[in-house]
Amino acid sequence: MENSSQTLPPSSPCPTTFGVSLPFSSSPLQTCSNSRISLPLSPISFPPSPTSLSPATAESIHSSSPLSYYTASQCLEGQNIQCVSSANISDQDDLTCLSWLHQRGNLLPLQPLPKMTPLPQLESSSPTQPLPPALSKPPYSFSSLIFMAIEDSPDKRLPVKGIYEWIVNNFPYYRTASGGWRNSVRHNLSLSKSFCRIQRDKSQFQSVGKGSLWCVCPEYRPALLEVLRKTHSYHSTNSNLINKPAAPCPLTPDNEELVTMESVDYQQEVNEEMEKDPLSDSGYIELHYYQSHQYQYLVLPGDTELDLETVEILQLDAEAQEAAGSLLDL
DNA sequence: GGCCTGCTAAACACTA
DNA sequence: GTAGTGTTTAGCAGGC
Repeated sequence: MENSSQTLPPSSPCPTTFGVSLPFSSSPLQTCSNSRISLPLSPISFPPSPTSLSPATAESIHSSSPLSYYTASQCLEGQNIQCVSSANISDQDDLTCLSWLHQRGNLLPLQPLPKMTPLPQLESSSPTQPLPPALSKPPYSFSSLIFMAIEDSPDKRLPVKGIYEWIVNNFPYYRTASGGWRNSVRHNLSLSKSFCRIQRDKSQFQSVGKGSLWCVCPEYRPALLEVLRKTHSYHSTNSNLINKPAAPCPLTPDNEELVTMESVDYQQEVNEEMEKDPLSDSGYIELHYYQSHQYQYLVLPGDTELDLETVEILQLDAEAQEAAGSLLDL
């Protein structure tokens, strides 16, 4: 039988060298009719790698389902950025530390992120919000899981063990699942043409550990992204949260800042960065990942009007959609 | 019903 | 020898 995995010579660099804009390169430009912004679709969102977070935050994230990582879009147009959170946050830096995305650098073109301060008065809000089934089986195929794991690694390559760990860390379901899924992971790696094997470089630290490193074959990356995007979109759409009663709106009617998150200083940083970053005014959006075991965070420009369709186009996650939808009632 | 895809289980060989 | 890794085969389920 054909061995679909591709083994690269040890000295070869991993072919998974992705351009910064790759995730969006094949995505159609979506125009937000009501919000004066044009945003290319971001196909996917990953939960942050716990390994890039502090132990406390990582543990907190571990306790939640990846589906509880809500994505918010931020339209950086020099407007007031509003942030609302109701989580009990002890380490706001960790909570809002999204540098894991920056560090990866090639999944999403990101800009500096604001430091945010939680809203203590909302700490006990939304008690009726259903929590994502943390221990339910993730909707993602093993190929997608492997893809996410590899993409979330700094070097875009992981040993099998690293893939295991990423999955376990990000999908609590697999913490308690029987070991058969590991076999499935290995089976998938071997069988799928999407992944290629790299011999460890004996001269480097990579030589530590068993087995090879695995990376995503560039030619199959768009397909993996598309599958992931469809899965993500499907489950977000089918979450039926849009039709749910609107959650308490995180924004005041007059769009005053409920939370000051060092907004002035940060805004200056953002603006400065936008001047530097050629992508900043090209319609790229930021995806923010927030620890949100129970509560969501929505970052929106103060006067942005988003209808549900637009929100859906922006692929805000379900909870963010819910919060954004509530803006329509203002 | 056939095909494809994905999941699961199992067996086996290889290797650290 | 053991455990982890990689490959292969087979069966099953679900969608199209």
